Amino acid sequence: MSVNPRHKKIWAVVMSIPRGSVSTYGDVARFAGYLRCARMVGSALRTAPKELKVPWHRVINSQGKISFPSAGEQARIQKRLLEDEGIVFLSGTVNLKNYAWQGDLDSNLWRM
DNA sequence: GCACTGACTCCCA
DNA sequence: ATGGGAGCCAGTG
Repeated sequence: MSVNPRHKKIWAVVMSIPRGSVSTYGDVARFAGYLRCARMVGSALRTAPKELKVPWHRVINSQGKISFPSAGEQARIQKRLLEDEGIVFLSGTVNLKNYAWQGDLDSNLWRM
């Protein structure tokens, strides 16, 4: 059974998101080299094998919110996991200004 | 193999 | 601020 190389790439990008940071579907797609393929990221995460331990919870939508029905269990779990990493939710929203992952470029610089 | 859906996003009225 | 439509492509029936 062959796994789409695109999905592999996406998993790799997501796995490189450091603990305590988050990224958006659109950004992950862009970092992976698939501009405008946000939906593919969701698809890739959905089919990601657990063995890889992909930190899917660090991926949220461009509005800084969780892309699951707020009443759902998934949303609750994701929020919990993020808060465990020190991410703060303000009225159900994450401040991307503070937590958005900046990509490969030296995160130590801007983090000063 | 076609048609529809979806863990999305951008753009414009 | 808000809603509709297009773009992307993999999974599912």
